[in-house]
Amino acid sequence: MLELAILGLLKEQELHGYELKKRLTDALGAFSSVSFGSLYPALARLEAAGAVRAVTVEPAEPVLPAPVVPMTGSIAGEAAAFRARRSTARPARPSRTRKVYALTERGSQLFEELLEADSTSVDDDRAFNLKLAFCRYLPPERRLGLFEQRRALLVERLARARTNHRSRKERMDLYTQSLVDHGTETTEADISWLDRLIALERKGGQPS
Amino acid sequence: MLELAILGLLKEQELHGYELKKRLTDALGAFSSVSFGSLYPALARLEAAGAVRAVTVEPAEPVLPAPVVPMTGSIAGEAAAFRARRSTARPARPSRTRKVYALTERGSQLFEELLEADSTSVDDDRAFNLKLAFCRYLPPERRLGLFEQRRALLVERLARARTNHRSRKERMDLYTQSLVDHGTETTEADISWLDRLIALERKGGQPS
DNA sequence: AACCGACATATCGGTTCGATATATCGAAAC
DNA sequence: GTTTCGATATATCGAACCGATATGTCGGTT
Repeated sequence: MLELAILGLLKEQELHGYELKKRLTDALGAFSSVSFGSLYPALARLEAAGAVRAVTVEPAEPVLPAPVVPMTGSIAGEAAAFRARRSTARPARPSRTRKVYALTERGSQLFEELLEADSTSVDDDRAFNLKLAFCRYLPPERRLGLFEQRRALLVERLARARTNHRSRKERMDLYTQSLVDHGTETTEADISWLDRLIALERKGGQPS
Repeated sequence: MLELAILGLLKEQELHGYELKKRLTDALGAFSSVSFGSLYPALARLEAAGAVRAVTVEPAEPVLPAPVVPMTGSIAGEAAAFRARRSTARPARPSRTRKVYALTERGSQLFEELLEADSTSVDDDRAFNLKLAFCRYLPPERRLGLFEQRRALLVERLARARTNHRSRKERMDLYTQSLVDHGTETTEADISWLDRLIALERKGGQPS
């Protein structure tokens, strides 16, 4: 499932590993953090599969000579100019060699396959969150299908939880009961959130 | 973290692998399902560490002769008696050889260590749910500490989400924004649920 | 008698994790 | 001025977990 996230981010722009990790953790950080131990092997896999390719391996010192910048004549001015050079001309200058990856045609194809594949039970919640973050690339009817599929799963989970609850309530201690009750409420809230998304999608509008 | 679940269940009664899996999936199934591919290696690890031990390996056919049961004289009566024997005398009769595990002293010790260890970032949510399911074994002040520690983590997560949200809102598409907003609401609901648990705990009462 | 589904244990390959190793660079501390 | 420190960056290791699969045993159905 990590591969979906990588491909989705690379679809927008070319990135190197470290930057990829940063975006993964602070854009989707609440749902899933990623470690280097997963990220670099995943990148290697994707490269081996031909889904991404390393576009550039930037050297530590740029081969191109630094552009001549006219002096301002003041120290503060020089500092400002330096900051400007750093933040615009070379937005994230390399502190050492970096491997910048780009999405290939094959990768774009794989991305769409992963986005529409129905995920398996456990990491289902994370997978859905991830898919939602990239569902803008889906055609509207597929997107709607994704939402409804998710809704059906939650409703079914809720139903099973209820029957389990009734048949096993007496055997659970009160802390566990509280946990299950809270989980039920959360699932109900998830469903009505999905309902709102679905309604907006049907209207052809964007979510609020 | 699976080991905590196993030890917690074995603390109540001796169980074999298959039964353990059933209880894990339908008591805590909403939060975490467990596969045999995790369960049996985990049991083997725990046994190697001396935390559990196989008490009995029940044979397919019991060595003890079946107790003589007085006849009822009717077929229906015989069937009822048979069901009764199955459901009370041998509640879950072995269909083949089973390895029944029991908690050792060392295991009980490990259980408490795991219950009080602060868990690491990612599977944090699951770990807390699991701990809550077994927190009845904790002394009241430790239990309260667990709740407050969890609350602090959620509050901090919320704060980070808010600053991230403000600084990066314009770069997120609307589906991702909706996802993040919903996540925030869920976290807020989690916090107030914890507040209720904490308040009840302070009163010395049980959760409702 | 053959078959199926529930019970039960176990292993395999693949994926992810946390920890760790290595190296470069700018900035601050001394 | 040099050493130290923290951020940047890539990579690997072992342990853990998952889903799939293999193997085998019962009891009940067809």
